[in-house]
Amino acid sequence: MTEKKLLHIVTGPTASGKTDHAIELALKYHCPIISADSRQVYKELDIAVAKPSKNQLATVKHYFIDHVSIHEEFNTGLYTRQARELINDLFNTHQQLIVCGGTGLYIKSLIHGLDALPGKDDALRKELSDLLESDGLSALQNILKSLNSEKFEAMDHQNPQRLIRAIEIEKSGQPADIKVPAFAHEFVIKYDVIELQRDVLYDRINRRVDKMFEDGLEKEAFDLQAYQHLNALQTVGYSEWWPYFKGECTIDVVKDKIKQHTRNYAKRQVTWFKHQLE
RNA sequence: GGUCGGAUGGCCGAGUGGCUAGGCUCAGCUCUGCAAAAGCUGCUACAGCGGUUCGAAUCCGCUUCCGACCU
Repeated sequence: MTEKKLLHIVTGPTASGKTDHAIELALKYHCPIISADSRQVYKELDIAVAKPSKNQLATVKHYFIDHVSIHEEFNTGLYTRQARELINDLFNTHQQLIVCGGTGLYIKSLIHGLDALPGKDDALRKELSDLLESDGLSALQNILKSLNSEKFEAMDHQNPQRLIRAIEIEKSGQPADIKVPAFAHEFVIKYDVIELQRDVLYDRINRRVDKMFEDGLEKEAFDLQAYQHLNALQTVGYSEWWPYFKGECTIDVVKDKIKQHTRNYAKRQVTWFKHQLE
């Protein structure tokens, strides 16, 4: 009898040791790793996003690492579609696959799919964020209220980003975006969520940031500052440098902020995994 | 020894008689195409003691600590 195919999902907060754990598993099962990390996909980002080392990447085949340029569009929808196609393909030749990463939404939508909603509309987003700038949140709230008051009431209408997306969906009137492909094989999902005590995790984060500084994070950030407006650079480990490069703060402040923001991020991840997975 | 300042929650910081300043940290949380993003909620403190007052972080006195200046 043939064994059931197995999809391992290795996740957990940043700096919890996902990468090493996934590689261990991959070597054991002789299978590749499918990354689920919204920042490690970018070729130009390296130290700050704690990519697997060159050595690790040479040892085990990784997908979705160095996958696109920071100048290209990438988001949950694209990830979901591409990752499902990839998994469908890889399961033809593998019994086991490993998904590894800390981007909760990527994992959730990979497993549960996304409704066939319209994709993003850059022109509309620009228009709406300009409106937000000039007229404030209530302007966006009023637009959505007039388009779909039920939806407005149901959602978190204090959140400009979600308000914009909701209006985008209502306004587009376009046929829904390409549907997410279905899984082609039957498989069992095994969640492997790494949990660490808060103080242990925070200590690991602090030490990892120190290591990033030793490894040349300043230069990496310096070389990327021209692209600070890009979504890919809205990332802990980069944005903290911009004031420093303008002479507005000391490097110690940069380091402390990166540590702090990484801790905040890890905390949000923990909340997500606790409530959104399974 | 003397004079004058200051002492506010984990940190910063406003407030000069009367309803919870605010910011940050921290904690809890939300989550279907920006997710390392965006947003929500919580944390009632005024150095100590005594006094004035219906009522004091705010006024008065003493004590302690810190700072500046004078001898």
